[in-house]
Amino acid sequence: MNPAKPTIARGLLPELIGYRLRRAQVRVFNDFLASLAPFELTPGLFGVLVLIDSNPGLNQSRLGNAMGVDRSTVVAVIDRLQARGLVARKPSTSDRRAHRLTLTPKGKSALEAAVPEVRAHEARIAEALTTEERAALLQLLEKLAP
Amino acid sequence: MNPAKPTIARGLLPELIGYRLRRAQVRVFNDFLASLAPFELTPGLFGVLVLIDSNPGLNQSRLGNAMGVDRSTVVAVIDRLQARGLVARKPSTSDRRAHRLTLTPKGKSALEAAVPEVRAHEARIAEALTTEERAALLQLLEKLAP
DNA sequence: TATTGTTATACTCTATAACTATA
DNA sequence: TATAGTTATAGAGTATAACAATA
Repeated sequence: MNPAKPTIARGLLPELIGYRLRRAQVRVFNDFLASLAPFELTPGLFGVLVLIDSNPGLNQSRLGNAMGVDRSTVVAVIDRLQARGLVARKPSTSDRRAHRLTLTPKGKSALEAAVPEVRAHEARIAEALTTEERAALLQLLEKLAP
Repeated sequence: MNPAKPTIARGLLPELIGYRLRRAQVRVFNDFLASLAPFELTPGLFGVLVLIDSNPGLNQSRLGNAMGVDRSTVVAVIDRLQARGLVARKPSTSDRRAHRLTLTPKGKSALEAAVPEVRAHEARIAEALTTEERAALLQLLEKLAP
């Protein structure tokens, strides 16, 4: 038997979508971090690599817009990825204020190596769900945030 | 017609549960923050008030455990709520190291006033879903993080 | 005038390590 | 020895305001 481990009452929290979303997200993010630790990639950094790979040459403002963060926030993120040799800032010929973001060959390799790990992580997360449930969850989440 | 607003490709991101969770959570949190702005309550602070209200006299370590954060993180949270007069640290008679956390009358009032706003926020979020979909979503999220 | 990138600055949330007072 | 609370500190992640260069 458990030695009187006291359970905590959570009031109305478990009925709230936001509370459930946060708990699920923390769980999923922690699994992601553990899975991708060898690549030193957080969900955010991985997302940036995917976005640059899928939109080569995009500028920092557009990237920030896609990520939902201010362009000043993008600066430090790209600084770090550039320092790690994963991303390059190239001059734009059409707009000399802007930088064209691209993955370096090293960045491309890192992304290609990380993707299978991300898929394995996704499979691990989805273990708690049937195929149908997983599809339903994605669809419901998309209704909340298209 | 739209003046050539360029859409961004998101690669494999939309297939990932974590990506969808994060987008939904940002959306829900922002709505919460806007709804509860008059009370100056974030989702986290609201959660703390609910947990203390539902478990009067619990100590900081147990609260941190319930929130999934370190006990050192709890200190500043309670400091602020105490400074605002919403939470009190009372001495425990059974363990002189520990503080018994309780809501002050003002904290109780604030919580009681905030709950209807939270329910309104929840209803607004759930507008995108049918009753059945909302129930299904909560159930699926609970499978990911019990 | 408006936009792109940048810097300086600040605030929140979080953790680790070390300390104290108790247990 | 172990636990409760605290402090000092550090690191993400985020934003706002102001600036230079360019559009």
